[in-house]
Amino acid sequence: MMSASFGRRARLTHKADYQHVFAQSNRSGDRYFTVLARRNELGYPRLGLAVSRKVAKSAVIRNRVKRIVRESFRHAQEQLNSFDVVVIGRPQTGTCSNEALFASLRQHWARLATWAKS
RNA sequence: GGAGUUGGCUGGACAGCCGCCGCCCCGCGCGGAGGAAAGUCCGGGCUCCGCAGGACAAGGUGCCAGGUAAUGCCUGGGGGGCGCGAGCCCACGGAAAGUGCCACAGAAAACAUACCGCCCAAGUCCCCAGUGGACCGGUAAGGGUGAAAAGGUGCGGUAAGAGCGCACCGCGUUGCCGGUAACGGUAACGGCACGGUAAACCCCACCUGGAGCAAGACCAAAUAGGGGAGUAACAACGUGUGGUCCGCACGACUCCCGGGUAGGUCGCUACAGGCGUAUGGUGACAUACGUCGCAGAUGAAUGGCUGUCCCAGACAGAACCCGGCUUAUAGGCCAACUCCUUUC
Repeated sequence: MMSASFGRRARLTHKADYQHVFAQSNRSGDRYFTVLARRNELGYPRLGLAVSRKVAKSAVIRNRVKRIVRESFRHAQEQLNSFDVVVIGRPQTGTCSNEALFASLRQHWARLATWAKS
């Protein structure tokens, strides 16, 4: 598997996949994101996004947040093997800089990596 | 040079690394957000429903002509208002079809009225017999109130006044002339009758069937019993995606077919298309020829990081597609025109 690619199979594409994660998952939260993760049987991680209009009224800001999450996930996926992850945006997310969001996400990925070992 | 008006264009650039979506000739190939993609306020295309019929209701539009697939849009013209001007603004049909309303103030607010006033000419009475007083009256010029006081100004006229008479203006009617028309001009007559309000009801003219790409078509796990075609009937009743009624279709019988939710595929981007030239037209626009190929995602792509430069990057993200309108928008550029100033 390519270390930094992010194709369709690395995403959650069905409502059922999201329901599966919401039903039973480990949670990691801070003021920017809530991250849900559940172990899967595929041997690689998958990402889903939930950024509603509550996060930001502007579609431009919501798109920016989603791109940053994807970009961060793309670089971090080596350390997150075999998890389905759903990242949920929070109202504060839209108001802060890209650097702050990347920093927040790095901490979440690190926490998931420790769950993977246990 | 300054101030301004109108119309149009643009919406950081370059390099490297790492990615995402689509297409094909599968290569380190090509393409990949906007002028508003927005608000969803109008108008169409497209799709399904009773194939779009009649009546009522409801809603919309509202000077005239043209453009257009169509419009509530655009262009040209008319009328009114604003500006020295270039230009800008107007919900701009009807108030002698009817109804309603017109607060406060004011005497009176629509069959006008008479508070302060003005006048005693005619009639009656009184006395000190006058340029007198009172009654009965006349009047609406002046004052005052109001957004608005029943045409305005001037002259005549009168007891005082009054379209009572005249001139001009306004208004109305009729005729003539110009204009496709809105409308404009003009003449005669009327003697003012017609206060405002129709984004109050209303009247008149014109327009609108309903739902929407989660439309709709196809392939199809699960689950539940249904769907199509033909024939007969169309009285009642029931059912049906139109606001109501009429009309219309279905119900019974016969024959045939497995069904269609999750999911998938299509619809899905090539057209009222962009650009250029020519011709016609004041113009919106039309016609002809040439040329270009310009996102198509579906948990939803069009990005991240680093470096350099500058004027330090506004508003903002396609979701079936077009035409408009409205609203948001840092900065920069271009053209035409107007006014002021300076120089020659």
